[in-house]
This record gives sequence, C-alpha cells and structure tokens, in this order.
Amino acid sequence: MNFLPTLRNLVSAYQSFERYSAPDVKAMGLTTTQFDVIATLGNQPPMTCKDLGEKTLVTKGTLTGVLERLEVKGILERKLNPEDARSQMIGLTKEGQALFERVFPMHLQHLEKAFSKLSEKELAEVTKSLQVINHIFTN
Amino acid sequence: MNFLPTLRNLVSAYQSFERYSAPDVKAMGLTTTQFDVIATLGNQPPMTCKDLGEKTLVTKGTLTGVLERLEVKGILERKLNPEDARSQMIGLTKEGQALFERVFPMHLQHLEKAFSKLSEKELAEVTKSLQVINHIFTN
DNA sequence: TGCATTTAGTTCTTATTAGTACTAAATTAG
DNA sequence: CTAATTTAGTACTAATAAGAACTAAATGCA
Repeated sequence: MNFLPTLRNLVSAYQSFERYSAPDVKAMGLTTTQFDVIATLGNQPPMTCKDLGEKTLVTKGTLTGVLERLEVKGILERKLNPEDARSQMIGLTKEGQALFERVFPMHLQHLEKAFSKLSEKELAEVTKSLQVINHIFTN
Repeated sequence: MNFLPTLRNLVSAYQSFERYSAPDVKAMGLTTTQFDVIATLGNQPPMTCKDLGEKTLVTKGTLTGVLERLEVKGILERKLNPEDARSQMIGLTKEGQALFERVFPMHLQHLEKAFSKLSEKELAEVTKSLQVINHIFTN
C-alpha cells in the first residue's frame, strides 16, 4: 500500500495546472486568485464576502486583501447589504463585467485545449478519482 | 465537454489534502513546506539547493527563506561544495535527523489512515488519473 | 587564453495564505 | 427585553510563492 507516489502525483497535478493556467491569467494583469474571484462574480448577482470565499475556496482573511486590490483597480464594488448591516454585497462594476466578458471565454478556450486531449470517458474517470481523493481526506 | 467540475474537483482535492495534512505537520512546529524539505533531506546524503528545489517543487527564491529559517532552528546546515564554489551542500543536522526520525513515521501513519480507505485497485486508478492530468497540462 | 554565456543562490517586490485577535451587528436564550 | 453567543468582515503577523534583478563562479567557444 504505497501511497507516496499518489501524493506526489496529486501535488504535481495541481502544480501543472497552475503552471499551465497562470501565464494566461497573468497576461490579463491578474493573479489566479483575482481571476477566480472575477470568474465567480461574472454574470452573477452580487454576493457576500462569505459566499465568495466559499465558492473560490479563499479564506476570509485573504479575501479582504484580494477584494481591496480589485476595488482599487475599479473591477468590483461593494454595496451595503440592506438585510444585514454586518455584510456587504460584492459585484463587478461595468468595467469589471466588460473585463470578464473579454477574458473569461479566452481562458476557457485555453483550458479546453488541454482537456480536449481526453475522451468523455477519461474525463469522467479523472473527475471520479478527484472526488475519491476529496472523500478520503474529508471524511 | 464540460471540464469545469473536473477543475473544481482538482483544486478542491488538493486543498482537502492540505487541510488534512497541515494540522498534523503544524503540531510539529513546522509548515508544510518546511516538512517537505525535511522529508526530502531525511536519510539522504546532502544535496544542493537546486536539487532540493526540484524535488520539493519549491522555487529557489522561496527556498532561500525556508532554508534560512530551518537553519536558525538548527535543523539543517549548509556545507561548502568542494566541487562547485557557487553552490552549497544542504543536509540535516544531528537534531534535524532526530526530528525527521521522530515525526516522519507519525505523519506517514496519519496519511495512511486516509489512503487505507482505498483498495489497491482504487489507488492505482486514482494515481493513473493524476498522471493523466499532469500529462494534459504538461504536453 | 580571454571573453561571453550560463548557472547557483540571494535579494527584493507584490500577492497570497492561514490563523488569531478584534469590532460591530445579529441572533438566541432565559 | 436583556445578556450571552454567534456571525461578517477587518487588521495584523509569519511564511510561502512567483518572478525579476543581481553577484559570483563555472563553462563554452573563438
């Protein structure tokens, strides 16, 4: 039961993805995390910091800084949440939405290029394996 | 050909592993990266910074700081490389080796607990899937 | 041999990242 | 209704992380 190679492959698979994805995202003047935030907010109604953190898997402490930088860039804006004065509703500005519409399809296409090497069947298998990994570490 | 769920699962699988692994490592007073460095140096002859970076997948810029902190803790030491004055040979000190021998088996056992939920066949499938992911992003 | 290029490692900057402590608002329990 | 608890987000610290510029040593080539 030697799982060390599996672990190495997990780390390395994740890093391969990052290395494949990052230059494309960076060319847009964004970091991976910033891109994730924009992709999550694009074509969506505004959401709270909490929701955003849960969807992007970024902790709230980190999110504060990420949102701050995106706000300075004029990409997103915070509005008061009339239903809960503790929280804010975060959404893309008009410029942010325009950026999203320009870069998101491009990035999808870049990723599609990688995934198109897989058949439907292979993609399903890979997805299932990743869920298995999730499962053994979560329960 | 919707690969977005696959991607989400990849990120999430990696993060699940981190979350499962990190508290255990942290209890030893180490970060994940520091642990990786120690695990890589344990029971091995000293190696250069470059080799260490390649094995742990840590870039050299980051490694400088990581090694510095581990050196301060008395866990590792740098020796001159008689064959190349540009580089150093990095190895565990006696204390570092003792630490390695104490914590590494413990950590393996912790990981084993997760992976033992898988049959040999499942483990092989998962490993293959991870290699597939590596492959589509690397070639 | 002598200069150009490459290589090893450090330094510096910007951005995450996790985690803790903190503030203020909302909710719940008695 | 009021006090205790929970929740949302910020502030702060220490450690990565990628990448660019830099230094010094080694190598390659003319």
